[in-house]
Amino acid sequence: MIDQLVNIYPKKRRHKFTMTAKTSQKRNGSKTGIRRENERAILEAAESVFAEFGYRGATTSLIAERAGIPKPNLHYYFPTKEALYREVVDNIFNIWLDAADSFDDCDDPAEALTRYISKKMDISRDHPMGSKVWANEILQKAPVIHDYLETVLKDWTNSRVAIIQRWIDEGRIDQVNPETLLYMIWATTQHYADFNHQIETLNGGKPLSDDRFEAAKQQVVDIILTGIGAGRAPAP
Amino acid sequence: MIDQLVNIYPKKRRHKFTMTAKTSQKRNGSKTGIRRENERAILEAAESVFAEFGYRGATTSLIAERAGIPKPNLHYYFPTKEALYREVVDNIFNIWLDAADSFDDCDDPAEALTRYISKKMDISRDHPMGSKVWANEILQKAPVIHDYLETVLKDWTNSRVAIIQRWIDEGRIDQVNPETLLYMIWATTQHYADFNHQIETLNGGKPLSDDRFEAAKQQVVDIILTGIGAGRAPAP
DNA sequence: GTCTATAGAATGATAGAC
DNA sequence: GTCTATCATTCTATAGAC
Repeated sequence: MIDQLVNIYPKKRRHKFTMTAKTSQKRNGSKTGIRRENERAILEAAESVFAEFGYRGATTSLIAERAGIPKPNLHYYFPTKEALYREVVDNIFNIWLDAADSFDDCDDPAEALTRYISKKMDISRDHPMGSKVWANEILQKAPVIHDYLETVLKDWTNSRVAIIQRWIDEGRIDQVNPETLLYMIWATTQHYADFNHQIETLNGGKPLSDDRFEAAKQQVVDIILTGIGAGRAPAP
Repeated sequence: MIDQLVNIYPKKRRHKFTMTAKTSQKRNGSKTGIRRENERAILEAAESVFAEFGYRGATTSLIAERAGIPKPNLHYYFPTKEALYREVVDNIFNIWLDAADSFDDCDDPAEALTRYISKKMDISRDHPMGSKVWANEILQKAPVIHDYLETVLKDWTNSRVAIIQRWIDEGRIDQVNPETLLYMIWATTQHYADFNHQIETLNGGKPLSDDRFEAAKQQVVDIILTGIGAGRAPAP
């Protein structure tokens, strides 16, 4: 997905080789079962550690420990901490971009927004670590994905702003600032991933049940749709 | 505010003395101008560094550099990185708790929520670093403030949930889950602090103007109040 | 109160035997 | 492919001269 990422953390010492998504992809065909399983375990552990501590706070020792392998083996599969981080970020991008498509499946504002909000809530449920890595990146002023924000995210946002503006012009929803609406959707849906520790604590130390989560999803949809005068989505 | 904070990061080496908010307070009367100014500069620098990198990712060197003092001087004023972090977190607690009061100034749901949302938006504008330190704490599963979430925040939340539930029972707002409404308010308002780098990037690399920010504040109030059937707040 | 110099621990990464 | 041993760097914190 991202062949070229910006150079970050120039103060660190440089390395001879940096694995990119492309070179990793190229080797997919010849991966042994051991390699595939170890890479999967490392990426999963890395996602959780980077989500919790950000790039700088994460340590390769902790990632290796959570992956259940000795630290040198981690460097065998991913030559540098930075290369590993880029792979993790890359994986998250793909998930988020896929979700974005649900915005375009339908031209009815109520139905399109219902699908998009629901999909974003599902991602917060299924991939909370990815959302947290993204949050950490933004808190750190996006050293890795900054140009990505300026290109892919900006283009995606502009095109959806245009869609929302058209709905307004056609009188199908109230006059709202499209960006403000998008930020509200992003903030509210991602809150269920990024702040899930706070939500769990307020919920008596336990995660929201499936029923409670589904109810929250429906409430978020209802409040936002009602709030912008789009009413409820028609039954499918 | 917080005299006793939980023990964190037990793996790190221990220190002979940990400054608490109380001991620091006790010395207020005899502070020289130099001490006061240096402590202020250090705390401001620390807030921005902890906001950006979290506790583990932050370095005392960077804090000292941003404060414009040599690193050993930082340790002269704050004996450990952890003590400094606790002071920063303590400062933020006070701001957030003050804001919470605006919820109780009025019994009319539209007016109370308008005041609370507006106040929270103002805090995101005026103290974005504090909000980011909080966000980092939650992402890291709140190693410092965990018991605070379970006591102060839980009590505050419960009492406001009761207020919202009463409004529902009296038919003054729609049937909504009170927690879901609160999370939506927190998420949306804090988004303007925690994700301001993303918002700025999408805004052409510049911060939102005062006018745009005020408009966003009004929109957030309008969408949420309309969304829960509270209508607009009566003119003051 | 200030700051040079540095101790002691942890970190990212590598060498090289198996 | 795996892992013990270890290096070079960076970190928190302190000693001690001024």
